Amino acid sequence: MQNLSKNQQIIFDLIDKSPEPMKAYSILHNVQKKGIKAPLQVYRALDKLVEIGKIHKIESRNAFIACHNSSCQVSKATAFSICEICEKVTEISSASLSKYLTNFKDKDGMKYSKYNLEFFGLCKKCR
Amino acid sequence: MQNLSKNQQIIFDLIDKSPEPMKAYSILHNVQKKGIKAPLQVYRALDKLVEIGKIHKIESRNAFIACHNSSCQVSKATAFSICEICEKVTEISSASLSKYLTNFKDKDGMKYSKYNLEFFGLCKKCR
DNA sequence: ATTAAATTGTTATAATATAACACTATGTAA
DNA sequence: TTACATAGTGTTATATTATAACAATTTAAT
Ligand SMILES: [Zn+2]
Ligand SMILES: [Zn+2]
Ligand SMILES: [Zn+2]
Ligand SMILES: [Zn+2]
Repeated sequence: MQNLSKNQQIIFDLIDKSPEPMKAYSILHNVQKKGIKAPLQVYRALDKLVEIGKIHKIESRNAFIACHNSSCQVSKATAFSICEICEKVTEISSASLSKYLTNFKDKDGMKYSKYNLEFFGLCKKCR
Repeated sequence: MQNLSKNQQIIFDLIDKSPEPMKAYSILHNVQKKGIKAPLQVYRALDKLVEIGKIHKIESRNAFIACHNSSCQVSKATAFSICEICEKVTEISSASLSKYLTNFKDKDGMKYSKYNLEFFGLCKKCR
């Protein structure tokens, strides 16, 4: 696994330190002092970081979180829990869940190369 | 289940007839001849239709499809297969899958009120 | 040194979605 | 039937999310 480029490292560090998912333009505001001035610079770094599994996109929120599954071997098999009140997002790492979904075949016998699952509910604090 | 309003009905009929997911502004273009002129009119109808389970949003595509699970009792438990080449989207209705996910509990024993699952791969035609 | 691939910088623009306000229709209850 | 609440509509403006197009630079192998 090669090193990250300058922009990729700056943006990954920011997301990695964030306790919550970050949105692209929030990232932009936070890295402008480091010389990253344009949305495209952010989106390019995000695209790459997603591709190599260092971060994941929370599709329902248009936001990004760092992967904490030991630098995700499973960026093609992602599952998250999302609190609908405080918006806390946690990556789920359940062997049985990923096994079930990775092996899932639909009625036509189609097997999939990738999945993304988002669970919604209330977190401990919000219950 | 109450009837749909005028705009809701127009927009639902359009999505329901479409063989593929429709995007909001594509919907807008298609209903302008029927007097729906502004994005907000479309988004409001979409919001309501999603809420009552007549349509679903495909989050990874920002697009909408009609529910064909006999007017989805399961709008809070959705699963789709998405072809990464032709972008065909099919709603998966698998009793075992929905049972597994509805009963899924994470490490903290948290149970969820809702989920959305998107599988990616190649459809029959595209393999 | 040469070259290909990846990354960066920049300006402009496209695509997706919501805020705010005024008005109209519909259903329910005094 | 009047009063009231709720849902839906129409409209303008604006916010948010994301990509196109082009030129330059860096990186890592030959
Ligand atoms: Zn991960
Ligand atoms: Zn919470
Ligand atoms: Zn459905
Ligand atoms: Zn296909």
